[in-house]
Amino acid sequence: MSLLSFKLNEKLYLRDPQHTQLGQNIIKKSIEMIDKMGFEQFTFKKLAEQIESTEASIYRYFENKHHLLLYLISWYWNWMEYRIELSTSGIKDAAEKLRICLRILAEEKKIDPTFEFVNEAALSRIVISELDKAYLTKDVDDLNKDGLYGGFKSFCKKVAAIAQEVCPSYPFTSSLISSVALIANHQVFFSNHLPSLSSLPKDNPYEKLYEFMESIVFLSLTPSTK
Amino acid sequence: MSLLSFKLNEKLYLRDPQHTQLGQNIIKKSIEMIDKMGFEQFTFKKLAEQIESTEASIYRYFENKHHLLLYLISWYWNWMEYRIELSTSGIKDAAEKLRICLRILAEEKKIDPTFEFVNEAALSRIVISELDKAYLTKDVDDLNKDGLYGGFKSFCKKVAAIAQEVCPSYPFTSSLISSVALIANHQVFFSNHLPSLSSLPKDNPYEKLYEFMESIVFLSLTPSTK
DNA sequence: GCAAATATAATAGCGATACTATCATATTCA
DNA sequence: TGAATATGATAGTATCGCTATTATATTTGC
Repeated sequence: MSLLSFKLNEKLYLRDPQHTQLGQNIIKKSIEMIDKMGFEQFTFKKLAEQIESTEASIYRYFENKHHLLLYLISWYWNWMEYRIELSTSGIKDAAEKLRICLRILAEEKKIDPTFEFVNEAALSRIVISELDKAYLTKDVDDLNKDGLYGGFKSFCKKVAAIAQEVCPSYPFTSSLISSVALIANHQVFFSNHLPSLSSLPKDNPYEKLYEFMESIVFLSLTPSTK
Repeated sequence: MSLLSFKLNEKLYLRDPQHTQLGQNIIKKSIEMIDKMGFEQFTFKKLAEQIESTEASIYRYFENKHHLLLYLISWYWNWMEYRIELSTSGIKDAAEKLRICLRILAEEKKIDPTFEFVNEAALSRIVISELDKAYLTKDVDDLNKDGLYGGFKSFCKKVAAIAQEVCPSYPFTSSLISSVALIANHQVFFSNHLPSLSSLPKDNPYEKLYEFMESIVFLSLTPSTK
């Protein structure tokens, strides 16, 4: 069992996967598989084969594969929020806090040994390519009512609060932060696959990505020579 | 037949749907249906019923439903680019041109009578909720090699060229423009369905959306007090 | 105007997907 | 040890994505 685990919205799962061997296998292997083959190609049947279990058993943990994806994404944003809390806890200055948030958003994700059975590097690639699919669905409103987007919303809220502190008069804080959080993902994807849509270097976009995000955010929050 | 039609990449379709009655029905009805039920629920079988044709006949126009979606999205960005050309052709000042582009990106889309059998209002809702699904796929690289993302790329390139003119020294023009183009869509969706992620009013987000986008872009392109 | 080419319709079928249901066998733990 | 619970094994259903075949319209070239 891990030392630390996140308390995720209970509607995300039927049985809590963090607490059993089978559940942990499901999480671990599904991250691997979705990363490799993409969410469309991924099925519970294939997953069952890989972990030497059965489709029916997996369905006892997750209502369907879309809920599993929401679970993983929610886990990811909880993890991101946790990291922001760790890194900003000692800091006083709001602008410095905000810079740390942007750093964390922009940087390449590495495996965090605090959490066994989660490969954060692979998970972050999943979030890059599947986040929008999870959100932009016809049943947003139902899913949202059940709080299934809580992870991302909570993350954005926390960062937005810091941004608000930096510039209380800026009128678009929520939009700015949610936009920048998505941009971080899109631009990594573009730099890699559709380079004409990006100004970031393909081999290592992360440093420039930070500069790009930092400039957007701080120019917006710094009422210059008005 | 329409007076005007766009020359879309030939790999998007098997038979050009703009040139036949059945083809036009496919376009017209698929826009309606995808708008109503979402891309996931939409199938060629259901479409065939609606237009009183057969699944097999539709497969003679489009390889599969993903290609049909790419076709619609490509059409949309061609239309957007065409509108930008119309609206900026007489203008000299680059900054003013760029503002017009942002206006067009941010505004609510209305039906354009120039193009029969395309409901641009519905199509723009499709682009809002399905654009990322079309791009963020495991076979991006193949699709991109065939030029299937040409519409969006060409649109961004055109706007980026104007932005570059406004500020030749800005290092992230491509990233800025592609980001803003996506933001326009996301923020409309968020203001409607996930309002805590947005600062825009739910009932009519468009005016504020423009202000938001304008401020991001022009603050970035205007090296203030450096 | 007629034959040849082509487009569409009608129907069937295949393998895979997303799930549900049932029953048997482990495992846990009171 | 016995009762509850978790998992495995297996089967089944409706739909999806797509292909194939054959028949019937419709267009086009001569």
